[in-house]
Amino acid sequence: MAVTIKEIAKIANVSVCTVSRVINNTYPEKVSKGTRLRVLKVMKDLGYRPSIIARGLAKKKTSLLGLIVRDIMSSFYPEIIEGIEDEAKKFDYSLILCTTKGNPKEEAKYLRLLREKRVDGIILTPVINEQANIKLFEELKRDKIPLVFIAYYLKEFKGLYVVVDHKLGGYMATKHLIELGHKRIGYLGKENDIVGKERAKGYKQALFEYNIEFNKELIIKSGYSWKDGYYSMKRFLKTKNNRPTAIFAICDMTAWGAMQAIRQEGLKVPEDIAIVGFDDLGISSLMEVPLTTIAQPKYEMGKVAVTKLIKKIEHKNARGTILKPKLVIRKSSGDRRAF
Amino acid sequence: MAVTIKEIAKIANVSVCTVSRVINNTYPEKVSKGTRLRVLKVMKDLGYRPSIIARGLAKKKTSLLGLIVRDIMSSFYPEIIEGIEDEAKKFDYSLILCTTKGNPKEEAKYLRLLREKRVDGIILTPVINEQANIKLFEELKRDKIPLVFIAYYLKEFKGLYVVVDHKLGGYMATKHLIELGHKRIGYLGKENDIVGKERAKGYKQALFEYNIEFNKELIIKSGYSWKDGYYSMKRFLKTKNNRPTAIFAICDMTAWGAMQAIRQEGLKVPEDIAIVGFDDLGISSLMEVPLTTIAQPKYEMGKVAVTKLIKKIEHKNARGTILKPKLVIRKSSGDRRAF
DNA sequence: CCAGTTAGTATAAACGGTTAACTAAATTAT
DNA sequence: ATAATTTAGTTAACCGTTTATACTAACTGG
Repeated sequence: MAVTIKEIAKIANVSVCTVSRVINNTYPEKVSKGTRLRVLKVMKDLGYRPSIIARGLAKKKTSLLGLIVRDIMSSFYPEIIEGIEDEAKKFDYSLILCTTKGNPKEEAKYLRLLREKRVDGIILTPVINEQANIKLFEELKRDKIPLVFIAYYLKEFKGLYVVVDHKLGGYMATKHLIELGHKRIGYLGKENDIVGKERAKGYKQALFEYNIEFNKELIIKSGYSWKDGYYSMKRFLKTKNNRPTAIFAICDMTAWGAMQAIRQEGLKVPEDIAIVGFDDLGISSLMEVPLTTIAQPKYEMGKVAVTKLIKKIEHKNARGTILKPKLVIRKSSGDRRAF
Repeated sequence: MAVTIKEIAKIANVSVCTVSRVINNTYPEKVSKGTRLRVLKVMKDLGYRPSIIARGLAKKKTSLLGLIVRDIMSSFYPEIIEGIEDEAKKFDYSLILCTTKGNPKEEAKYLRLLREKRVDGIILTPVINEQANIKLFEELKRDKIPLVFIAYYLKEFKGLYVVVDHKLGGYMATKHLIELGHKRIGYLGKENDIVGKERAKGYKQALFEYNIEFNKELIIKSGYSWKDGYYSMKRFLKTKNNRPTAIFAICDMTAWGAMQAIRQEGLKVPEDIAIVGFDDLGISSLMEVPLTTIAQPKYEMGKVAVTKLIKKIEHKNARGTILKPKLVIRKSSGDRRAF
């Protein structure tokens, strides 16, 4: 269908080898100027585009990177993906997008698929709390397809990763509230998955450092969604009368749900209950009461992941990185500096 | 690096052709059960994965689809992409993700790249108001790489498309406000690009049908971002004293920005100013005052685009589709049904 | 004037699959 | 017993590149 190197060669009256040399500028001294110009002209006239897939076969390099994320609808991943894409583009890699929806079966399917597509490397947010696919990771290793975990990593499989320090983030959020004078600080979130566990650890550490006794009553179980935050908070406010003056929510979405619940109970944020989230989603700065939150350097995470992956592809050394989160002060925590 | 068909053949003591037949189950009658089982076993033992890129070269099919969107950070595209991905997966196509950031140069670059990668088809949200790349579209046509426009289309290039009826949407939004009793309805948005023009047309048509005189003073120029909406509205409220009782905003982000401006002027939504947006972004239902909006069937748009593209790839007939938008009533327009 | 360089180009074997055409052995029909 | 057919498999060309090697003039130096 498309024009091939052979046709170019025939029309320019040279061999395919010469054409290839012109295209890639290999051994430039081996092609005379006249020939080069003639070939170039034919290529242009015919609108020739080399087939990267044929080249890939010959060079064992596809310039394709696999990207497996949980989903793309949550506002968390797009920023990471943007970082990845921008950086990958610089090195002429394209991205194959795969979303797992948190389903390890899908993850497995895509891992196999990407192997078949002979991608040069894979960036992956693993389905958390699942070691089901460790075997597949090993197979990738055998095939020498580098892999880097992003956002989360599995301690069961040692490999490259780029993550944020969740514990430190939880610590920073809680410390911020403590320094604003709060003593009764609730934790709204999970404690039984890798991420929740770490963030809760930071929360407890901050309490400990400031000599505030940990109070189990102030742990409000909640998942990561808006609904989780909303209903958990609502139920809590309706049943307990001894409410906290501040909340550290496991993530921004949860925080937003909680804020809606708080408002519906006739309470005000931050006056009655201050609140801090985690992630710093784009919208978190745009709501009526902008959310104080622990920002994950999402864009940078993506960028760094690509850098590391490419290093690995080029057989250079690379190591895992833990990035520092950042406290972003807005109105929801009631800090005067935000007004 | 990875195991090849040749190694399988050697170990199973058959020819590569036989192995290929086992893999693809072509001419199943030409491989005896014993041989098939033996080959299958060797494949499994060695963890063999066929190279789709080698296969692609032989079959002239990569099972790759190019996806070029404006960006991935705005909440608009992810839902479309999800529709695309889910549907593509059903047919074993993978997606190469490309974002243009509205830059025609980037679009051109990616169009070329995707051609080089020999994708089987391309889905594209074209950079609007730009015909710079028409030539590239023509080249794709020549190479028989099918293309479908999604969300917007360029009338300069006739080809497949899946879009929403923007004019109808504008009409529905305005009609909704009129039926709630509003007479002074503002339009907040652009009128000089394809999309804005259509939405504004619908707005005017509704006014006309209900015998409300069009008032130029109620057109508030604004772009598509939160900031655009915020500053345009703020400026308008500060300078004009004859304010509208309702606003039809060109998109949800603009509407959110406007709402913030309205609140900061001490006015209430929907009591003082009712507001209707366009798009129905995920967050629009989660804010303190949920937004009434014209929903674009984003997920479906993605799905349909893939369906059409695959039809075209398989040389079946396919035509452009205009989907109907849907009015989603929430609190911001002040309709009692939403309370 | 001829061997040795060198510049410029061609040849052909990969890369990892698919597939049309062919073949040998076993089975069936005559 | 022989021819025809079926079954199970092989061979080899091809897809569009890259690249090591080979080749051929023209040029250089002795």
